[in-house]
Amino acid sequence: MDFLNDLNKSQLEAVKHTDGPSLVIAGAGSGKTRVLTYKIAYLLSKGVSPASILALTFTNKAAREMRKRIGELVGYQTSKYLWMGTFHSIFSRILRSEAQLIGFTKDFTIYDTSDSKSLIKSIIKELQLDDKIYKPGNIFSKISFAKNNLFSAQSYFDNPDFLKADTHSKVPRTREIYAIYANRCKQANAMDFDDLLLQTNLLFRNNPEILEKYQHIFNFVLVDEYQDTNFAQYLIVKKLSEKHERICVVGDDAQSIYSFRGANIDNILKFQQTYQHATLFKLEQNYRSTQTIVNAANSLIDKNAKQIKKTIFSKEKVGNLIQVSNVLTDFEEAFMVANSIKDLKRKEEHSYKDFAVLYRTNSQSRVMEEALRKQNIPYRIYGGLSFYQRKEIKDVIAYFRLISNNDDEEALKRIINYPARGIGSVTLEKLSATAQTHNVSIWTVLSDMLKYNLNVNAGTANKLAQFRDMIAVFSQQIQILDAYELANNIVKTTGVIADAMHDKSAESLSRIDNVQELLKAIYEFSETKKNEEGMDIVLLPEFLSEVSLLTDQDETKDENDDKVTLMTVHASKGLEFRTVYIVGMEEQLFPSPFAKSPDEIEEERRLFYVAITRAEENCFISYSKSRFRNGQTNFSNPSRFLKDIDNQYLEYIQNEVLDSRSTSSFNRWDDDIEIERNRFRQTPFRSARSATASSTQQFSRKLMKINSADDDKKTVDNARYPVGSFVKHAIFGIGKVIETSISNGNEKAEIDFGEKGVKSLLLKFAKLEKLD
DNA sequence: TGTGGATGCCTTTTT
DNA sequence: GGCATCCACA
Repeated sequence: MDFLNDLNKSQLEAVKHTDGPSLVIAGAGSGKTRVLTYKIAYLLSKGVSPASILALTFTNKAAREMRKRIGELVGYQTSKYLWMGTFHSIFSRILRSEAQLIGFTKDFTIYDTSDSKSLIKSIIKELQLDDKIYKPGNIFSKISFAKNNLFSAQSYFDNPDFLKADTHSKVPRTREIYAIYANRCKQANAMDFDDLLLQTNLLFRNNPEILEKYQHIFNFVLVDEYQDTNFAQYLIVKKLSEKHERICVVGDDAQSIYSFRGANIDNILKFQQTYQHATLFKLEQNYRSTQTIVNAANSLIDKNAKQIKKTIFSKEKVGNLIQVSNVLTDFEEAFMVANSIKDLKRKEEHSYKDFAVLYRTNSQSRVMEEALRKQNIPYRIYGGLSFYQRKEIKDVIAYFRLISNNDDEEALKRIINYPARGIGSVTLEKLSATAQTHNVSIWTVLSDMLKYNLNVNAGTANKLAQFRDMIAVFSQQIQILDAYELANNIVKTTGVIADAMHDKSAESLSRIDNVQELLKAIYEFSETKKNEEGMDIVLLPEFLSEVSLLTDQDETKDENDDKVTLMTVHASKGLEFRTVYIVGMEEQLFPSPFAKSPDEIEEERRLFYVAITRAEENCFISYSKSRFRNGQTNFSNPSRFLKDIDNQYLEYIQNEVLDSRSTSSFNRWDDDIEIERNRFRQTPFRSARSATASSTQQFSRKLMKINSADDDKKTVDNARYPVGSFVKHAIFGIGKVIETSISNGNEKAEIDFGEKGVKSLLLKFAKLEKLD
């Protein structure tokens, strides 16, 4: 067990404690994942069977990385038998194998958030309620909250407190919506994300012998990011480890930032009350950041009342002070960051991937993106639409879902008229109404339209029958045909991409690309399964069950991809960067105006703590006097949190040049060279070593308009307006195309309109005329 | 059944 | 400012 030498004293103690409950409080950068992986490796090397260890994480990525590291320590043949994964994936697996006990089949669909909301929306409509008052998103949150706290539809309905609260918020019929929603999910043989946890609890509660079976299988239970667990997760873990109490939870209360999703920080704060014999371990040495950064973060989090006291320290170098800059507009802020990145990259041998720009809200990325692009700095934005959220992908997957589970109502609604086959909303409403009156699924009505007296004309009935038969044929093949082969057939037969093939627009091309990409993913998935698990054939439902639990968060960062990272603070948790910029440190933004109660303010403070502790060497904070938001300029004050950081760790940078001039005379996106030149001179973030402005070299490159290095957005080869060609725009006049790209499936061009500036235009909107 | 103009609304989002 | 949604119309 040589590998234990890699650990420090407190890490080692935590790893070696294997009997009885333990709580490991792991400060930022203290080697939390290391303790978990080594603990599991330690158990395995002591002869514990991998199949008796349950390790729960919050992201697939975390699970994947941990399994990989354990594999490196003890061998892949052992690590592959670990029960390691997200709460949702592990318990969906268990629910599938016990499905008949709770009235589902093993091929149940998992509804994603948009499926859930769309179902709730139709229920609200059916009940003839006003969706301005009964907002689907709002009702969904209420249901989600209830499920996370283990209130089933029945117990919600019977609970006078909920009725009182809902009446107070003017939505007294929420309980009916919840009841109908639950019924419809069951009818559709579907579970939403929250159901996976709720149903697991119900399964264990109503079937003691099943609970016992899993208590027996899992001899050791480990949980990562315990501060982010909700009540449903807390109880599952508690029940499973009830007999032996060999439970180890790891987390950091100071990094609990997901209460809005039901996470309950009390789970970690009160762990020692729940498990009376729990041993507490604190990992207090931070290996990531400079002393200044660690001390600054400590002084900030110290202002929170709710926390487990700990003394995080660093033995790294003291490092630079945190620079706090004040600017006039969000635009200057973005430009300043871009300049600072260029500066540091040159002077401190940073790569682009050593930088991260963190913000409170996704909408702040736009202005940042613009500034980086103008400076030819490659970047990658995390968040936003993931691959699996794209329309064409959701459409194809809806076919897979419906074929795999004929009762999947949301899938059916999505594709019954896509591609268009003359089944309109009127017909769909009739179908839906008929299904509701007989309390059956829409598919059941389709299978016997006469019996259910479906009131449609012969032509429509014929179209419906055709659609039904097409799906039914595939459904028969699903247990026989290989996933990839079937998926290919489905895509071809249904004509999802056939119409896209006709026109050669960039949008349809990228749509076809994406569908091809999906097919490729299915192919790779089956090949991996065949190789690793020795399966002869991989069926489509297996792919489906995995894909519904995937998120964009799961794409791993490519180390060879040298780009600046742009993301929300939430998304940055667990990551680290040499230099971090925290932008928009203003009241009404950070803390979010939605945070009102003291508890919510504390969570925002923890969020700021997370942001600061991402930095290894340099941390830059900025706030702006004005910010362009929701179509208007808002003025704001510096965030109250700045005062929470001990002044000795901060360096306020005065920005006299900006203060002396009025921004009002400047066009926001004006590319005027004089303005650019001024901006270059005004880099308020001084480089860590010297305060000189950027080089003329960069400036001339800018003037030469070298294309953005952002190859994330693929250049369009057969663009309508090739790079270098001239076009005419109704407002901007004549311009030269300097770059074409595809962004979210839309063809985009950067066009230089001379004195009117460089504009980034979406070709489907901009009516351009090509000049030769 | 599909479209286009007017209207209304915006946080964060591990699954 | 930008997107989704809704209603009016072809």
